[in-house]
Amino acid sequence: MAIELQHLTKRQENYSQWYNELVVKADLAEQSAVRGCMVIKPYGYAIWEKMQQTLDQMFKRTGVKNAYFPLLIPKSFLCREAEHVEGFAKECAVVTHYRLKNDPNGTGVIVDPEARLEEELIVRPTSETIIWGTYKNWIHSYRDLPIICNQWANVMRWEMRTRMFLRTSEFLWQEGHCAHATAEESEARTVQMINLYAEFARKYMALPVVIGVKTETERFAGALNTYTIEAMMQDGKALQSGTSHNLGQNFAKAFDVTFVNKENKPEYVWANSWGVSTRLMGALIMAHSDDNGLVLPPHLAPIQVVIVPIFKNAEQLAKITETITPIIEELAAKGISVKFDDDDKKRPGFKFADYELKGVPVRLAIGARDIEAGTIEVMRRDTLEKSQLQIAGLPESIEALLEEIQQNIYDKALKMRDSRVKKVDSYDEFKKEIENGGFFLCHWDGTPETEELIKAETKATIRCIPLDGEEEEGVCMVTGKPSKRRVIIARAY
RNA sequence: CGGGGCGUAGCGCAGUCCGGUAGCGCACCUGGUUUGGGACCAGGUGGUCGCAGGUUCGAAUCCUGUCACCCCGACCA
Repeated sequence: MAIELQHLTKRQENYSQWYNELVVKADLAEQSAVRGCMVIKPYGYAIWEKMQQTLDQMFKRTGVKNAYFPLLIPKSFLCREAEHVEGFAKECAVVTHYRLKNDPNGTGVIVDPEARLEEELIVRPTSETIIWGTYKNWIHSYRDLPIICNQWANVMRWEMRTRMFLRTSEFLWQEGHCAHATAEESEARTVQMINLYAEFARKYMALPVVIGVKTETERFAGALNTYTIEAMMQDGKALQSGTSHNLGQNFAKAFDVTFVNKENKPEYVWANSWGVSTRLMGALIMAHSDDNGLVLPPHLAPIQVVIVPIFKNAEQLAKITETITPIIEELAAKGISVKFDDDDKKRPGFKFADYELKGVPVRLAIGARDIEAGTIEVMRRDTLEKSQLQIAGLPESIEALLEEIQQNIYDKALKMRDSRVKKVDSYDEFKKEIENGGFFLCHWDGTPETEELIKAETKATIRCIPLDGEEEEGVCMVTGKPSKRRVIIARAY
């Protein structure tokens, strides 16, 4: 299906509109008929699949096993953990009936009032409750521990305002849920997973992230501690891209999950949970794209190399195909995904623009001219630079180029972010600077009251207390009370 | 839930003030010429104007109600 090609709105004018248009025009997703939901189209889903595969491999190397738990959660389960229910109650979709019937007064169907469920079911906003309800039956002795399970699933949160990929009513994610015998082991796993996410973001998404701890108010409902990775988008706003929660014994107590330890004493299990979602796709789009469209890091691009033949007739195409086929095979043998677009119904110029919009990292163009000269035109999406390369030795050059592009996209994002991270000590200065976006390293007195005040006055939130932050004596920029280290404050999505 | 905006062809919009045959651009289809950066010419298909009432000889247009969606708030691990 041909996509409509109009110029993207310049992001300087309206960043969110630019983002939305980009998502739609690059053929990633569209708004669905269901409120706040989106349809992920094949090209968008291919990116998600690559993320999934990569994460899954990383998980398995750390001993994670995949499982699946039900979509529907009995209401009574959700209520067990007090903080947890308070955090999610306002955004739950609820199943109340199990049958429809013909409308006696009309032509459609109505909910059969006779078919009301005795206990309502909640469409999972997250699965801690159903999983701990299940783990209770799996765990009896210290020999049953640890349990390190992950599930790939969809969840639903009835958000008041939605935005494609960043906050949709229904979204896809993975959620890992672990049960451990000791607090130390559980904490170690919590940290291990946030580090794994950071590595994924940096290595595959080419996205520099800050690892940190959430403040008490931003913490996951029911957790002792929440670790986060925070990324900066091109407009200077922060995006929480992944979280890992140390749940302590809260859920074990709520669901009465105990085990008998080596000393033959009953003990509550220690828990943690961690997840990333399709929001990562939003991060990928917002972090790297330009006004020509998407810029995909080669490690996640569904098509890494596209080859556009330039021909006037079938004969010329045949000749090009003959020249290029061995190259395609060599590239494929190196595990590089190549698309040879010999569609004769679209002109080369259209294809160029289209693949740029879709963010394909490398484009090769080859025509009669090149074949004569034994060369090929190579364009890299990150810089839009073109060069002529010899066809001989091309696969090796392309392989190296893809790695170079991957690195360059990361470096560019890192440079952009670092240029917008500032240490600020005066609240007045902060109020002025926050209007321009960026991350601000500030001293904070550690109280929810001050945090709330900053949020109310500036719409900025404490994103995290960075783990690599140094101890530094200072005073809170708002209250002047003592502070031992700086936190990151920013406006966020 | 508050404040603002919008709803007309697949997409983007004009027409609404001042009622009188449903329009434009892109996309799509046919034919031809093209093809190294989003092709051109000619012809063509496609819309109960968000929905329901009302006023009127006549409603996309005026009135009442209602429902979506978008933006800004509130909300959001």
